[in-house]
Amino acid sequence: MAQQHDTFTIGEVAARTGLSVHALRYYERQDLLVGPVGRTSGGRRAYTAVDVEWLHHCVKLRESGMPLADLTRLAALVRRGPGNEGERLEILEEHLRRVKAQIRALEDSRALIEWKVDVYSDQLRAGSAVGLWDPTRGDDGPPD
Amino acid sequence: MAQQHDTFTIGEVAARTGLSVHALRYYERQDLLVGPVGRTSGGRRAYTAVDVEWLHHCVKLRESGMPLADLTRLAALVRRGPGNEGERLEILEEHLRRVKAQIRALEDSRALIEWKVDVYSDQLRAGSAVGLWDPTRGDDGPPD
DNA sequence: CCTTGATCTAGAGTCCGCTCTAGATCCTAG
DNA sequence: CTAGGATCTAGAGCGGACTCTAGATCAAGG
Repeated sequence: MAQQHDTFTIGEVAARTGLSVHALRYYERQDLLVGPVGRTSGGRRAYTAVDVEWLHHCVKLRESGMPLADLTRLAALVRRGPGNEGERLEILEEHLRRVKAQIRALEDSRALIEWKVDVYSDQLRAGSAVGLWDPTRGDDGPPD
Repeated sequence: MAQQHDTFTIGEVAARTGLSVHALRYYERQDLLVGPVGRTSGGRRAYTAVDVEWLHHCVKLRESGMPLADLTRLAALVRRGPGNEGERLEILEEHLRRVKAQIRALEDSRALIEWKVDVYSDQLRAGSAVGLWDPTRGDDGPPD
């Protein structure tokens, strides 16, 4: 029942990473694995724990919006081995800047939406039928 | 020089909203304006200040990841006039939940990336050639 | 009047990130 | 041995959000 799990089938990796088997094969075609995936005698993919771990990183970075192309570049650097940490760092730092900017943008939006939601709620509570965003009346933005 | 600006050309609106003129026409086709855009005698679009303001809202909501389809729904509700604030509220609140979740996810990612960046920097500073994500050695994640 | 640039419409094309299909092969339980 | 499910490859298809093209029209300056 419990295997050694020195390797994993594509289905197991899918279950562990949340990626679909289709996506896993696609990622491989896009060269974003750090090395060629092993194969069983029968030709099936046999992922190692390292592969799975790398894929977990990929998932995390994708979740924060890193494009596959960047992941591919990063994988290429890792594949080439030590000595290019500076380049890897650049990719990560640039991505970090984007993530921070995205967080700021989202927080701005959150403020706007919360304000809108508040106004709608107040209007509903007051039984007022005069909505915001009434194109015939105009509308004030939040006091920022 | 300075016009009345009771209306705006599509180019002016593009400049003001950051959307391309193509995108503006596309948005119109997707029915996400709160009313039909006026036209000049010559057939050109003449946006009102209200249109522009609505488009600003759209941009904000898009920036926070609201799909065009939701914007279209919202526009339809606004177009129908007062009386459906509850439905508008639902759309906004659902979006707000997504935005909050997205902020949380991004902050998690930020922590991970910052940690990675730190480790790379340390390694570079130390002159160490042994990189993280060395597929031949395995790699520990951050202590979460 | 004429040129130049902005705008018009309809529809095709692009990019991203998958997702799905078809037809073949492999593996495991009964 | 057989049936069923998981996997394989190559390649087509898709949804979202634009972006671009072609060919025509409109508008303002010289």
